Amino acid sequence: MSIKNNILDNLNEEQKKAVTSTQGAVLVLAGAGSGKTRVLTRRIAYILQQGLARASQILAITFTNKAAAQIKERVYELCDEDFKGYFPWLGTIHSCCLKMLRQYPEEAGFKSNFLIYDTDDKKSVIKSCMKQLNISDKAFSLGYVAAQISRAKDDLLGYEEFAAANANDFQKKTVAKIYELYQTKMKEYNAMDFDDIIFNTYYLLKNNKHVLEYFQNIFKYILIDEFQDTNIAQYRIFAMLSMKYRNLFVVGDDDQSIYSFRGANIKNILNFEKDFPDSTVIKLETNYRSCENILKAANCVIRNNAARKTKTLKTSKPEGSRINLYKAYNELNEAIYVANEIKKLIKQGYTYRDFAVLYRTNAQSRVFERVFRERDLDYRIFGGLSFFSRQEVKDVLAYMRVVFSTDDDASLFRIINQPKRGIGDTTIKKIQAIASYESVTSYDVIKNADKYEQLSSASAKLKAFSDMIEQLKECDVPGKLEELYDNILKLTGINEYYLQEDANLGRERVENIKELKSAIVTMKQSHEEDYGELLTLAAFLENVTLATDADKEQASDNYISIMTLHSAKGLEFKVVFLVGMEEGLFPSFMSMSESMEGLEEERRLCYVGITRAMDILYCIYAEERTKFGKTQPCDQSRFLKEIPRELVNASRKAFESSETSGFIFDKLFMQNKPVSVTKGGKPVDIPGLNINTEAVMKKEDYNIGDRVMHKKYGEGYIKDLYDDNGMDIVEVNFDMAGIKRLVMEFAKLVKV
DNA sequence: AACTTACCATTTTTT
DNA sequence: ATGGTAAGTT
Ligand SMILES: Nc1ncnc2c1ncn2[C@@H]1O[C@H](COP(=O)(O)OP(=O)(O)OP(=O)(O)O)[C@@H](O)[C@H]1O
Repeated sequence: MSIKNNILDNLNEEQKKAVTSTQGAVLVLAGAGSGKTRVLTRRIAYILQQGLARASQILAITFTNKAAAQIKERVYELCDEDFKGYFPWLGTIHSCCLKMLRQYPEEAGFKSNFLIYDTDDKKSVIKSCMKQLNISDKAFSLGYVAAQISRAKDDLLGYEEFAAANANDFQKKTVAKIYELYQTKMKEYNAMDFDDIIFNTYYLLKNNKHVLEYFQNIFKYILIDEFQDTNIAQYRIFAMLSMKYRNLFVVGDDDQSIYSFRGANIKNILNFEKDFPDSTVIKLETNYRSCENILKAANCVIRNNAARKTKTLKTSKPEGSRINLYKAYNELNEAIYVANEIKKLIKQGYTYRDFAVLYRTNAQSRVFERVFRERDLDYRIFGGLSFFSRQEVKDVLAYMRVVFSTDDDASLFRIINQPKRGIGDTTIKKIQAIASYESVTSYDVIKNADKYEQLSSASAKLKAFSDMIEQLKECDVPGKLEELYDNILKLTGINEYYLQEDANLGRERVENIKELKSAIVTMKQSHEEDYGELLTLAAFLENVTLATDADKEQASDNYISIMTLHSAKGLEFKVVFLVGMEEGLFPSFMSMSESMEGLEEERRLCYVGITRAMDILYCIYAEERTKFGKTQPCDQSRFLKEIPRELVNASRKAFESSETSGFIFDKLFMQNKPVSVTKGGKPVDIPGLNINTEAVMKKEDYNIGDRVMHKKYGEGYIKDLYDDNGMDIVEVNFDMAGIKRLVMEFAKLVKV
C-alpha cells in the first residue's frame, strides 16, 4: 500500500495529525483560513489511499453542493486511479438525507414519489392553513409562523411536542395549530419542505432499526465541514449514524456560526467534547490565507464578542497593505468607487476572479450590477431570487411536478388557471371542499368533475385540463425530459399566453422558459456522465429545488463575485470589498433591536467577511442610502470602529463625522472633479477623490443638441447644460416626456 | 370570471 | 420602488 506523498504535502504538524488520526471522534476547532477544509479533503484522500474505506462508504457533509464538487475534484487529484470512485454520500445535508429518504420512503411515511416544497410553496401552504383556521395574517405574519415551524423541526419538535412545550404561550399555541394543519396537508400532498427532509430522516433512522443499521454499516467514516452551522436534528443524525464505526470527524469555527436564523446551534460545536468524551480535539493556529493587517483587524473585531472560545490565530503571510476605508457619498458612489478600484487593480495585474463584493442584504446588489455592466466589468451575482423561482419558470416546473405527482396541490392550483382557462376562485374552493369532504385528492375531483353536480358548470373545463395532464403523463420517459417540456409548451400554449398578455415582458418570459430547456439538457448530460443513468423526472425536480445559485456552472469562470456575506462563507478572494458598512444595515436593524446574541452573530458575520480577503480589504460605507425609495442618512458601522486606526488607510475624511463635512467639498465630490485639498499649506492626498474622475459622465461629452436616451423618459435632445450651485445639470427635451431637468451624475444618459 | 384600483408591507441572512 | 392582495367593478 502506497501513500502518495502529496496527500501529506504542505501540511503543518497539527494538520497532519488531523488528516491521519482517522479513528474515533475528532473535532478540529480552528479559526478562519487555518486549513480546515484542506484537512478534511486530504483526510478523505488519505482514508481512500490507505484502503480504510471505499468512496461509497464515506459520508461527507458540506455546506453547498459546490463545495462538495470541489472536494471531490481535489480528492481525485490526490488519489491513485484504483482508489477513486463515485461519492454517493458527498453532498449537503439535504441532498444526503433526501437520498436516504428516497431509499426508504414507506418507512418514512411517504409515497415513493414525494416532492420537495421550496420556501414559496411552503409559505403558500401555510397561508391556506391560516385561512382555513381563520387566523388573520396581520396578527401572525407568514414569515413568523413559517420560522416558528422551521425552528421547531430543527429542534426535532413535532406539532404535539411543540404544543406541549408551549402550553402556556397563547401565541405559540396558535402557531402549533397551524403547524398541525400544515403537516397534515403536506402529508396529503405527499410533500416535504426543507426542514422536513432532516426531521423525517431523523425519525426514519430512529424508528426503523433495520434502516439505521443498514446505513450505520455503510458509513465507515463520517466527516462534517462547517460544523458550527449544524442544527440539533442534524447533529443527532450524525451521532446516530456514527454509532457503529465511531469515526466522526467534524471541523468548524464557533466564530463563524452565522446561520442561527436557520436553526444552527453553536452548542453542537461547544459541547462536542462533552458529548464524545473520548474525542480528540485538534486546534489549528496558523492562518494561511490573509495578510497580517487583515487578520489583525478580524481578530480585533471578533474579540468584542463575549460568548466564544478564545482561539489563537497566527499569521503566515506578510503584513500587507492597510485596510482601505472609504466613505462614499451614497450607494451609487459606493459602487462607482468599487468599480474604479477594480479597474485600477486590474491594470496592476489582478483579474476579475480575484475580486468579491460582499454585502449584508441581497437588495444591495442592484447598483453594483448596473455600474459594473455599464463599465463592462465581468461579474456574477450569486443568490437573490434564483432562475428557477421566476414566475414563468415555476409555472412550467409546476406542470412537470403535477405530471410527477398529482398529489401536489400547491403546483396543481398554481397551473390550473395558468394560462387562463376560465377556472376561477369559486370553482377552486368547491374542488377543495369536495376533496376534503370525500377524502380524495383535489386532482381526483378534477378528473371526475362530471360526477359532482356542484361542479357542473365548470366540469367541461376541468375535464379538458385533466385530459391534458393525463396526456402529458404519457410523455414522461426517463432520459427524455425535453420531450415532456416540449409537450407542456405545446399543449398549454403558455408562451403564446405570456406574449399576448404583455408583449415586452412576455418576450423576456419566453426567453426564460427557453433557458429552462437548456437547463434540462445540461442537467441530463451531466447526470448521465456522473451517475451513468438516465435523468428521471424525480431527479430533475429534486436538483432544481436543492440546487443553489452557487452550484450553477458558468460559461466563463473569470468574473467578479457579488454576493451576501452569508454566501461567502468558506470562500476566499485576493481582494474583498465589504460594502454598506452602516449601522442599521450591517449590523442589521433587526439584530440591533433584539438581544445581544443577534448582535454577536452580526459580528461573526463581519469576521467571516474580513477573513475572506487574502491580500487587500476594502471597507466602504455611505453617508446616505436610499431604502424603500426614501433617502436616509447613515452612520458608520460600529464594527468599523472596532478596527484599530493604525491598520486603516482612510480615504475621503472617512473618520470625520458628517456634521463637519464641508458643503463645497461634498458638492465637488459629487461631481467627481479632481480636487486638491490643502491642510496647513500641504496638499493632502485623498485617494478616494482622484480615482473617481472618470467614473461619472463628463460634462465635455455632451453638447447642446445631442440626441440622448434616458431609461425612463426615452429619447430626446439636450436643450441646455449648466452649473447650478456646483451641480452639473442637463436639461433634455424628451420626445414623450417633455422637458426635464436632470442632475448629470444621476441622469444616466446614453448617446444615440 | 376577469379586470381595475388602491393599499400594504417589504429587506436579514438560505438549504 | 415594487409587487402582491383585497375589495370593488365590468
Ligand atoms: N499548510 C498549509 N500551507 C500552505 N497553505 C495552506 C496550508 N493549509 C491551508 N492552506 C491554504 O490556506 C487557505 C485556507 O484554507 P481553508 O479554506 O482550508 O481554510 P478553512 O479553515 O477551511 O477556512 P474558513 O474557516 O475560513 O473556511 C487555502 O488557500 C489553503 O490552500
